[in-house]
Parts: sequence; C-alpha cells; structure tokens
Amino acid sequence: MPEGPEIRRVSDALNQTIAGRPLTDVWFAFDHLQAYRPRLLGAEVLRIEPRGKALLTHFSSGLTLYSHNQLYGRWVTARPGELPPSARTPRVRLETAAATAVLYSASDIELWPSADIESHPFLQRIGPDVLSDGLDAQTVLARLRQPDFARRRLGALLLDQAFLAGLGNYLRAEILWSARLSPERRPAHLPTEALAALAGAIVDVPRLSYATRGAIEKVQHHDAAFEFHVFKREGDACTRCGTTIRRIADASRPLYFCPVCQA
DNA sequence: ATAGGCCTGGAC
DNA sequence: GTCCAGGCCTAT
Repeated sequence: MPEGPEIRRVSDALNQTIAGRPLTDVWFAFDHLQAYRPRLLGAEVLRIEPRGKALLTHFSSGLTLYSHNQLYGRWVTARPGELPPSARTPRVRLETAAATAVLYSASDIELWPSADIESHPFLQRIGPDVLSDGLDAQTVLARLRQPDFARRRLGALLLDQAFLAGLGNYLRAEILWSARLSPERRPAHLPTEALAALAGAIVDVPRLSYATRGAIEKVQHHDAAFEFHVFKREGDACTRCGTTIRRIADASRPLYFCPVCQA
C-alpha cells in the first residue's frame, strides 16, 4: 500500500490485532528468514512502527522485521488459524491467539537485530515521517528553507524521501494543488505566504488522507471521504476554477495539476 | 536531473 | 500477451 497514510492505516490495524501477544506460529517464504523461526516462536509482538513507507515489527526476542510494500505488498489480517483467500503470494505469516497477519507479495523483507535497525540503509536515508506527531508547519517550513532542499523543483522535492518520508505520487499532486503551486516552483524563490501555504499543505493533506481512511480505502470501499482534486483526474474540470486538469511526466512519474490555479 | 531496472499485480 | 503503477535504487 503505497503512501504514508495507507501504510499508517495498516500499521494501526496490525497493532490492534496482533500486537501485545506472543507468536503462536510464524512463517516466512524465504529460507534464510525461516531459519529465525525458533527465535521468534513464543516471542511477543511488541508493536508495529511505520517509518515513511516502511514498517518495523518489533519482537520481544530482540528481532525486528523490516518490510516495504513497494507498489504491490499487502498486509491482511484474519481470525487465528485462518488464511485469507488471495491470489497473491504469501511471504510472511504471523500468528497469535488473537489473529493472523499475512504479508502478501512484498519482496523487500528483512530481519534485523532490533538494536541495529536504525542503521538500516533505508532508515538512514529518509527524513522525518510526514505523519509523525511532532511534525508541524514550523518544522516543515524550516526544512523547506534548508539550502539543499530550497533549490529543488517542488515536483521532485516532494517525492524525495530524504526530504520527508511518506509522501508519494498522489500526495505531491494534491499538496501542490492545495497550495496552488506549480511543480516548477522552488522553495527558495517563493514569497513567504506561498511558502507558508506549502508548509501547511504538507502537514494537512496527508493527515486528511489518513483521517479519511487513506486513498486505498476509497478504491476498496467507495465511501472514503478523502477526495482527489487532481490525481488521476486528467480531463476533469478543476473543482476550484473549472480549468481542465492536465497530466504530465515529472520526475519520471505521472503528475496531475491545474494549469491555471497552480502557478 | 534523468533514464533504466527491479519486482509484482492489475487493467487492457 | 502488453503496458502501467500510489516505489525505490543505481548508473549515467
């Protein structure tokens, strides 16, 4: 599940179902991980921690499961003993007395000593999680003003996990629309009010998505309140000014925007 | 900054 | 089968 809000939803669900209990069974599709089964059986699932788009599952036996879903991985929970029917490839199964959690399809799965997990290359590289509690507009504003970030085009900057972890292709489009900014703009050249609007959108838009169940839920349940104003809406009328939404390639990814009210 | 590759699933 | 994708890494 792609971006920060969706990852955090998954993390919430796993914390509510399998955390706080000992593992009654554990299974990995990869032999080099399955070898750790004896060290995990009976260990407690302490908590599941989102870090940008990665998830850390901490166990009481001193191991941490690092997983990254890329575009295709997916965690599913089910009643204990049951395996959710899926055409996908199961890669990890965690079982407690309360629930089963299965990770499908993901290819980016590792077990680390919990004490060393912060030295994981991905965690070393990424910036603060955009959805973390302490992240406010002031913090984001200060980060936007750091010279290395301030010079970048917004279209590319917002995708860079080293700037803020958890933003992705739909959030960058919705943030830029919300702040009324073109992807060509650069923080260093923005007037103060525009910079403040950008910082505000970076804080608010992901939180709105998370609060309204995440974009993926919209596809699955058709009742999520989070609305795309531009993402995948090429050809639609801009909800703000009526102009036709356009799609271009930006940083090798599709980017949707309103050519009139985003300047 | 950009292209290409990797991995997997889904839409066509 | 082909192409694309809400991601990320490496090479240029």
